[in-house]
Amino acid sequence: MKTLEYLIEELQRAEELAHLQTATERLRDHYGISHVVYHWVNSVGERFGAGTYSSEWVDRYLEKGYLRIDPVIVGCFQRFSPVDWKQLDWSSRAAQEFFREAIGYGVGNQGYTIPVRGPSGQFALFTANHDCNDDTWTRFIAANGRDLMIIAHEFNRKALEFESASALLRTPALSPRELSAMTYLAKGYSRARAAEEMEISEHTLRVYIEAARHKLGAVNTTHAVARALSAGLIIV
Amino acid sequence: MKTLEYLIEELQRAEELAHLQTATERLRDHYGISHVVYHWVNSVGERFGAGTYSSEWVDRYLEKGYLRIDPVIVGCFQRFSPVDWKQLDWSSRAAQEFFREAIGYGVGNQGYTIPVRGPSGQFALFTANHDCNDDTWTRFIAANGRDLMIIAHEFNRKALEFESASALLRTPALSPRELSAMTYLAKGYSRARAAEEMEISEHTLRVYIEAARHKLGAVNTTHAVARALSAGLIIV
DNA sequence: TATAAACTCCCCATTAATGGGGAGGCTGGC
DNA sequence: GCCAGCCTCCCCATTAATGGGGAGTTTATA
Repeated sequence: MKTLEYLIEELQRAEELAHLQTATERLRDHYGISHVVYHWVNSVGERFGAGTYSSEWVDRYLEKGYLRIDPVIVGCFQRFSPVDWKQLDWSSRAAQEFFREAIGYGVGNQGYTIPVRGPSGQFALFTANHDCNDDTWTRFIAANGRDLMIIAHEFNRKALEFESASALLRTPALSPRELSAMTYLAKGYSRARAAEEMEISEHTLRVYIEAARHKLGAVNTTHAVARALSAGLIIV
Repeated sequence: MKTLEYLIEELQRAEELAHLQTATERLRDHYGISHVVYHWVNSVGERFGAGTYSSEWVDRYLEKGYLRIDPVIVGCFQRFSPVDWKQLDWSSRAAQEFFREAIGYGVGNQGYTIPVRGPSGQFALFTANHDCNDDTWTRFIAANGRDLMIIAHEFNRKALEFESASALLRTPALSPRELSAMTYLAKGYSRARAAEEMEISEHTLRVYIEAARHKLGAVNTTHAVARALSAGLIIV
C-alpha cells in the first residue's frame, strides 16, 4: 500500500517530538477516524504523549490519575497482542464511570490499542479510536490492523530515538569481573557466596562492587544492581 | 502478499510448541535462506528455542554460555529496532572467535535479528540468517524486513499463548505499597529514607519488603528488586 | 454484609553490608 | 618504556539489613 509507505517515510523524517503530534493528526485524517494517540508511560506516570484527544480530556485524565483505572492501560500492560477495547474488562464501577466520562469528552466508543515495549522496561501504547458500531469497527481493524502495528512500531522507534538515545550512550562500561559480581548479586547471592562462586576473596569482591557502584553512580549495592539491569548491562 | 498471509495463518493454527519448529523450517525454505531462528528468554531465565541451526551448534552455544558473549543477544537487548548483524559490535576478540566458530557450524555470515518484548520482561529474538555478500543481503532485508517483523510478532504471540499459563501468570502481583517500596529501593534509598518518603515507619516498610520478597521468591532485598525490575513490575 | 487483602505499628537478637584506608602483580596500548 | 585499568589481597569500626515473632484498622469486593 503506497499510502502507508508514504506515511511511514514522513514519520521517519521527523526531527523533533512535536512532529509526532502532526503525524497523529495526519493518520487520523487518512483513516477517517475520530482519534489517533501515541503515548508512553512509566510506573510513575505519563512521560510523553502525542495525539488528537482534546487537551481538556488529557488534563482531566492526568489530574484524576486515570492511568491506574483505565482498562486500556491496565489490560495492555499484561498483554502482548493488540486489543480491541471490547475485549477488555470494563466490569468494575470505576471503569464504567471512566468510560462514560471519556465519551463525554469526545472519545469514540470503539478503540484498538497496540502495546509496544522497548528496552529497559519502556512501554508505549498506540491507539486508534472511533465512534461507530461493532461491525464497522471489526471490519476496519481486519483491514488495517497490521498496518497500524507497523505504524505503532515506527512511532516508538522515533520516540526512542529522541528520548533514550542519549541515555543509553551514557551508560558506563563495567569490567568483566564487575559484571559477574553484579550478576551474582542480582541473583540474590550474598557477598560471601558470590565471592565463593567467583573463586576470589570476599574482600576482592567488595572492590568490584565498589568500583561498579562508582561507575554506575549508585549509592548502594541494590541501586547499582538496579542500574546495571535497567541499562541492560546484565541479564539475570 | 498472499504467501505471507498463508504462512501467518498456518502459524496461528499451531497448537503446540513443536509446530513452531516446523514453521521456522517452512520459512527458511520459503525465503530460500540458510536459517530461521526464534528463541526467547524470560525474566526467570528459562529459555525456549525453535530454529534451523544444527543441534550441535545449539548445544555448543548453551554449553559455552555464549548468551553472554553473542553480540546479537547483547546488542538486541538494548535496542528496539531490528538489526542487521553488520551494525553490531564485533570488535572484541571473544566476539570474533565466537563468530568464526558459528560459521564453522554452518551459520551464515549475514543476519537480521528482530527483538520482541512481551509482558513481564519477556524477551525474544527472531533471526533470519544467510550466507551471501553484503549487497544481496541488504536487498533481501529491504524487500522482506517488514514482513519478517510481522512474522516475528506472530511467533511471539504464539509462544506467549503456550507459555503464558505457566511462566508469565506465575509472576506475582505486588500491592501498590509493595511496588512503591521496591521502587524506592531500586532508586537506592535506604530503608529509613524510603520509609520517610512513603510517610510510614521503617517497621512498616520492612513488612512490605518482606512481603514482596516472599511473593517474588527472592532471598534478599537486592534479589527482590532485581526480579521486580526484570519482571517489569517496576521501572526506575 | 462477610471476608480477604492491604495497610499500619512494634520488639529482640543476629548477621551482613559499608566506608575508608593501603598495596602488589598483570596486561594492553601510546 | 610507561601509564591506565584491571585483578587480587587485607584491616578496623560502624551502620544497615534480616528473621521471626504479634496485632489492630481500613478498604474493596464477592
